[in-house]
Amino acid sequence: MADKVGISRSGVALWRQVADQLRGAIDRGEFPPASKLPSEFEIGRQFGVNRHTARAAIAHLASEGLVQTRHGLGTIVTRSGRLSYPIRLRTRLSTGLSDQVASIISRLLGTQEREATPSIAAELGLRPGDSVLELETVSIAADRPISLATHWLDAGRFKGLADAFEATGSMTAAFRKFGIDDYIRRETSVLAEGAGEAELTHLDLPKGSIVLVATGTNTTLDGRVFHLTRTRFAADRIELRIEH
Amino acid sequence: MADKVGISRSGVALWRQVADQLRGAIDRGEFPPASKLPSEFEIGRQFGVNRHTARAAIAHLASEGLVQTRHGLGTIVTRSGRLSYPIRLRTRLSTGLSDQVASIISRLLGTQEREATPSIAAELGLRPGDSVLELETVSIAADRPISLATHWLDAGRFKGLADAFEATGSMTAAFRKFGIDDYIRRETSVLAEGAGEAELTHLDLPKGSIVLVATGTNTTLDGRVFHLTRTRFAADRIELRIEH
DNA sequence: TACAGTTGTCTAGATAAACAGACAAGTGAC
DNA sequence: GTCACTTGTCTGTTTATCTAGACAACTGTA
Repeated sequence: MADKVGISRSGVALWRQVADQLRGAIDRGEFPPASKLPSEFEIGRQFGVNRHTARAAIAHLASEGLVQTRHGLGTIVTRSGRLSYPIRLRTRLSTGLSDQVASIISRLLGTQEREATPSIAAELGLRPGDSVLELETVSIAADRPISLATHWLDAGRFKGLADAFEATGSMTAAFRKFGIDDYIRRETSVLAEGAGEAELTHLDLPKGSIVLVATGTNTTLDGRVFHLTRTRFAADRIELRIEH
Repeated sequence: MADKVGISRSGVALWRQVADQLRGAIDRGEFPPASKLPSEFEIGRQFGVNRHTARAAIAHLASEGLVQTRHGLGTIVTRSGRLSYPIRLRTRLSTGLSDQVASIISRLLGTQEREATPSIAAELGLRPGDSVLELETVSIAADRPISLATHWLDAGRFKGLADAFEATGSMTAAFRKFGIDDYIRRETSVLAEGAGEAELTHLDLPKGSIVLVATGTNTTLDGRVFHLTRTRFAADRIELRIEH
């Protein structure tokens, strides 16, 4: 064959499907922290796979730090899943997660000025061909990278924003240096997809991982859009909580 | 080996990773409808895989109806991606999608009464052990299933809701028969995970697919929670748009 | 100590995925 | 028609995944 992809050929290894299901179950609280997972044999039976396949799934969860296996004893759930990231009218990274995790830091990966694409120009209220500032940042919570974000802003207005961000480690703080003391999230789009090269690298993900992609539009209080952001979250480390 | 899962072993086939990346690119507008994809050879080169692997990825997208290959000509993008489902203070399925698709219908898959789990009882303001009504529904837009939802409500108050839903095909309409003319979405959580057995079946997905899981809390106008819902969307058919 | 139940490790074979190369066949431009 | 470029189809080979069975090693309990 070597060709032709039918519906039977899923393209996702069995052990990974089992691991993903187990992670979901742990996440939903079906296996709370400190509880025991069923035995390898039993998990294999439940999912209709060989014990060795179930074993590979468990090994994967162990490598994520979600469970711990103990020879002769069984597998114990060590922590339960995802951080919960609030998306609201005032969406701020550090304040949103500060009660769930000890440390959150953001780093600047790179910055450049480029000509605005038509869609970005339209959203930012610029003329096509105007210059936009593009920042690439990564956020790390409790020593694990959780999100990779691209930011777009009017290059003329926000000259030096990258330095301000690097100095403060916060977009909100950097905006303040440009006279924006408050801003509002007008809209956020969320989708899920397979991780690309950049996400694999900067979020330290294994190939084939899922990312949640949140595209946000921020406005000043007068309703003018000044900031577009496209944030990719490691799907197995976070959930988004929308508050109205 | 047959054991041990390292970072090199991703558990997701290469052709699927390529297909997912291409789908994302099409979705972001990098390949608009009617445009041509690069050749199989070129795609293989770009992703560092064999032409046959690239070919399998394209065949997969073709089976999804996203592209069409023509012998001697190339591969053409036939439609671009996802529906956009708005999540807002008043989140309603049919009104949210009606401008994007001709027909939306919802069907009842099943219903049962069961004892409330502690967490569901707490959210609905019931006593642990009280009886909750559980509905399972599927929604189909333009002949493709897009979401599978589980609903939880107070069984005492909403006796007969299943019939009302079946008669109207709408939760909003069914609620009206119970004196709820208006209701508000208080909170929504969004995460992404691998599809489980039920999702594969009812959303007609190939194994290993990704689902977006939105868990919502609806209240009456006086702020009392009366309805919990857990909706699973096929991630490659929809994005969620949060409006504040 | 004996035991049931668990994880750890090995061997072996079957199936699927991926790579590599070759050539046929369709298409549009010249 | 010729040409460059494309997809379609074939033959292999190599590597990864999954299954199967066996037995060792560890743990808590009787």
